[in-house]
Amino acid sequence: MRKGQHRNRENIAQRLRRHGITPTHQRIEIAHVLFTRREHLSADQILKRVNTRYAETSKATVYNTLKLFLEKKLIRELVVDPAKIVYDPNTEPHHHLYDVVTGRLTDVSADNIRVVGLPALPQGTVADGVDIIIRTRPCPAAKPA
Amino acid sequence: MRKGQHRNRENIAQRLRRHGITPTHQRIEIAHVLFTRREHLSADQILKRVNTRYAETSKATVYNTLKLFLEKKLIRELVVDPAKIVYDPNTEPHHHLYDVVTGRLTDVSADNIRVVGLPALPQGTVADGVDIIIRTRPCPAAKPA
DNA sequence: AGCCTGAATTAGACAGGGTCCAAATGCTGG
DNA sequence: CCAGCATTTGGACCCTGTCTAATTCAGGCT
Repeated sequence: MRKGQHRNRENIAQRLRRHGITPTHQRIEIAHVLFTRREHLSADQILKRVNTRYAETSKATVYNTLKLFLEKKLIRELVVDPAKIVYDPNTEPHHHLYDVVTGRLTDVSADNIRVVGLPALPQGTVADGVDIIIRTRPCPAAKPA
Repeated sequence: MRKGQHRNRENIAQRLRRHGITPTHQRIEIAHVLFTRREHLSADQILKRVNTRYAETSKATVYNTLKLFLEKKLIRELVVDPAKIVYDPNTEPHHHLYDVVTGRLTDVSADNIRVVGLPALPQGTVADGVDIIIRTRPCPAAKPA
């Protein structure tokens, strides 16, 4: 492990503390996986990556930790793939392109996007966020009637 | 089973035929569950409801049939709840309110809604649909810091 | 009506994601 | 060193959804 790695982990620890999370070995590893390559990952993928070097973190911990990060708003949860939840380390307002065939998920900045014409919300409820998912497929080469 | 019921089933059979689906007992029952009370139901709920009177339809058939209905565009699939897929008998263009706490799902007509500022899609892909999900929660009475 | 053939249905085994729990471990202040 | 709390862990468990091989059905044909 190089010098830069150490600094990196230290930064991550700071970040966790700032969000009110006690930084533990495992949590730092998981955060590291999430935040260095800022991809959309499933719990399962995270588990695998965390344990590539040594088997050091259990399934239960990964799930616990992801739920914790979620509560503390360090990450977002995306429910797009019917088979599994993916976690998004990008908490900036943004939306997603979802390729129905390949399953590929791409960010779309929300900067220039506005949704007009939304009706009023029902009494006693508040918006918690608006997710826009644009489902795409690889060209209509031979679309059935 | 009353007269009206028979007529109802006959209508459903017609509808299936119109979509190129051979109407069988089971399919008609499933369609009946979906289209009479036009709710958002999970495969599991559908299975239960179809079998309330007699146990007449197997799990496999429910899944097969839902997939078939989906292909033939009789229903839509919603991936919103982390735990399961729900099926939407409403195929008109519309979006959804999703109560994060209760799990309640409500339709929002797409009539007056427009999304402005979407970027161009990547080369070789076509939009397959845009899903907008507005996540709501029951008032911020006591929102944690 | 009776037959035939592909389509539809079925039970149950299976797979994978996710949860739960009780025990073990680790950490902190006294 | 101990008590007390938070965290981690393995493994059992649940639930949604898929698969398969065997059975039943639909409905066109004679």
